Amino acid sequence: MRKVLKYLIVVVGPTAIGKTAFAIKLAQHFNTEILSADSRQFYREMRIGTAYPEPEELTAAKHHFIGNLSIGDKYNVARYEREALALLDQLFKKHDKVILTGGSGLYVDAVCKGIDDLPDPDPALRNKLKQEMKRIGLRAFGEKLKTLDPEYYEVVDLNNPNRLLRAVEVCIQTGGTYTSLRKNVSKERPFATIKIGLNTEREVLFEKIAGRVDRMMEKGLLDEVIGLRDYHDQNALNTVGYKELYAYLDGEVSLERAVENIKTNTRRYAKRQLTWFKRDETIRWFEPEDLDRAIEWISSF
RNA sequence: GGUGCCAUAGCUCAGUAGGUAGAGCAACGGACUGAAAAUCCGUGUGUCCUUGGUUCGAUUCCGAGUGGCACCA
Repeated sequence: MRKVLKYLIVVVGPTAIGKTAFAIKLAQHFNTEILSADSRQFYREMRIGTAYPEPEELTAAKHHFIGNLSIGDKYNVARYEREALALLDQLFKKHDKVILTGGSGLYVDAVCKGIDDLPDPDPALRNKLKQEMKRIGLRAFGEKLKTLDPEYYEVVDLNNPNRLLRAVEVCIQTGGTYTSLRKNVSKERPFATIKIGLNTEREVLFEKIAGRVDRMMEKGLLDEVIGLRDYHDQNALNTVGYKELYAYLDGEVSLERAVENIKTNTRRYAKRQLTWFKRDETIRWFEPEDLDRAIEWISSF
């Protein structure tokens, strides 16, 4: 008896390119559901600034991992990987194809390839290490890593505080080395992936970004940020569109300047996304208007 | 209309006592394993407005033109 193949259709691309609308049309065409892989649309309080799908869009196709968290919730990629795989297991009972879309490359990869088995951070330890790094400085903290995991010390970006901190943290938590846990091998999945990248000319993308930021302001992004003022120091709010308006609310820049900064930082974010996705050679790229061609390609599997 | 000042990177500007030039921002390229819309690394991309002259050599000095700004009419 022939096993029915299950496909995860992955739609990625830079912010503002039109992934949401594209994915919804695909979902309607294949009569299936959508998993979001957007690390900020998880938070239900952040709607305008994350370009959260509109109510009509959410009813046009069933979405998962949209607004499933509240701002104070602790979350991480590993949890997302587990939850997404569990959900896919369920969805593939009803559907041969399911759609995964979002701009968070790390989260997409976690679902498609998996990530290594590392311990979740211990908040108390992380806090302690943060303070230690602040006290002794980045360089000395790097030396600390050298004694714990000399192999990783050789390859890590010593200027990157997040990387150093995480590596030291894992070494202390496990009593071993970070290197020994970094297998970096793709895990087996019970489904095949079809990856679609959406992109267009840089100039057009930048126009889309500027237009979308203006629309966010018209829709009341400033009020949304004011409403979230008490959560300023939450990680979820360390996000383009929010941090720049906090700077305005703190009197550091004019509103006009803050909006310009949102546009600039969104462009940079889009560039980082493209850098991430470009190295994945299994992605086939389309213009956001090429829905029909994409469907044709998907159907050829 | 007259006088003065200015014209150099996408933008704002510095500079070269004559030997084809450099800052900030923007941009571009890259890394990425429980913070990832985060965090970090790298890279000047140039008819020095045009055109004559002086000079071995002009972005630089001189003349003219064009454009912009200011003041005076």
